[in-house]
Amino acid sequence: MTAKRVSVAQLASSLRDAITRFNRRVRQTRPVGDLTVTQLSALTSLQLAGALSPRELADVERVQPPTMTKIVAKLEERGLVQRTPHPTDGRQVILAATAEGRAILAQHERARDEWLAPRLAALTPEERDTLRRAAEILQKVARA
Amino acid sequence: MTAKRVSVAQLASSLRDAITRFNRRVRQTRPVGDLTVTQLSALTSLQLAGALSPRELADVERVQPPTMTKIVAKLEERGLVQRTPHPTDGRQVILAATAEGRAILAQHERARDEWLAPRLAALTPEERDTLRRAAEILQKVARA
DNA sequence: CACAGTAATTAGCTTAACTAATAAGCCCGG
DNA sequence: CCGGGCTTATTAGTTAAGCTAATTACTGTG
Repeated sequence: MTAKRVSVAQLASSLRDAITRFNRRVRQTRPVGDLTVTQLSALTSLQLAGALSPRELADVERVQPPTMTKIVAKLEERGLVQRTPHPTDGRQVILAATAEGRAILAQHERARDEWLAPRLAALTPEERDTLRRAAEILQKVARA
Repeated sequence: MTAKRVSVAQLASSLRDAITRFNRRVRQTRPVGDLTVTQLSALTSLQLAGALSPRELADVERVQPPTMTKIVAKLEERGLVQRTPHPTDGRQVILAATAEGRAILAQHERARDEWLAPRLAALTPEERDTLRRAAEILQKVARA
């Protein structure tokens, strides 16, 4: 398992292709419990942080504030997120997962990523380790 | 750099999160040369294969046939793809990149993935190797 | 206290995907 | 030899996800 030398341009191309197709495949699976991947990701980040303003959540999720407004609106409709005014700053809003939102997340934890998990389980431990490290690197690149 | 043991469920979750954010970041970049990421990917697959029917191309790209119809329509509008009838099967259509389409691809090869490449160049060789192997694994998983 | 900056939302647009339905053509079995 | 069932492609219509630009509301500072 030695490092094969590959140009950065080739890597960029094959990585982007792989991720595009992988992502399409994941999105093809019916959203579990009526939550889309986007909504689930936002709700998860929110619960991890405890509470965030829309702007902060948008930054974490790497979307623009108006996009987050829509995502939050849908989560609020379903009663999974609560919007409370900021105690001192009248412009801001504080977002937090409701009890129902946390229940949905817990439910997802049990049957996490139904499509993906069995496929990962079919890989070798080395392959899974590669993916684990790749996930960290991708987070870093996306953050940059 | 030993393998850290991580549950499949945790890996599924963090991998999906990383890829979701990474993908958003890539798509935020303005389409190079008027081709979106989706269109570029389809055109590349088409040239790699030489010629394909819409159905075959949809399978390669992991989208549904109607989605491919739209992607191809846009590529045809720009004169990058040609549609010819199948010699024996009147239902089918044969898609192929035009000379102009191949020229655009060659142009992209030179300045491939303008956003991504410099960021990959900033990584260590080991990190790039991890991503290279991860790309293969992701392709395999997406194909399964 | 006016005004410059920040937070959130609204409005309007684009891309990307889906499902369901339709049209057209192939092919096999009686 | 032809009628019904499958396959291919497209059309129609919807939804989600993202963007930018503009608007509203509020803060805080000179």
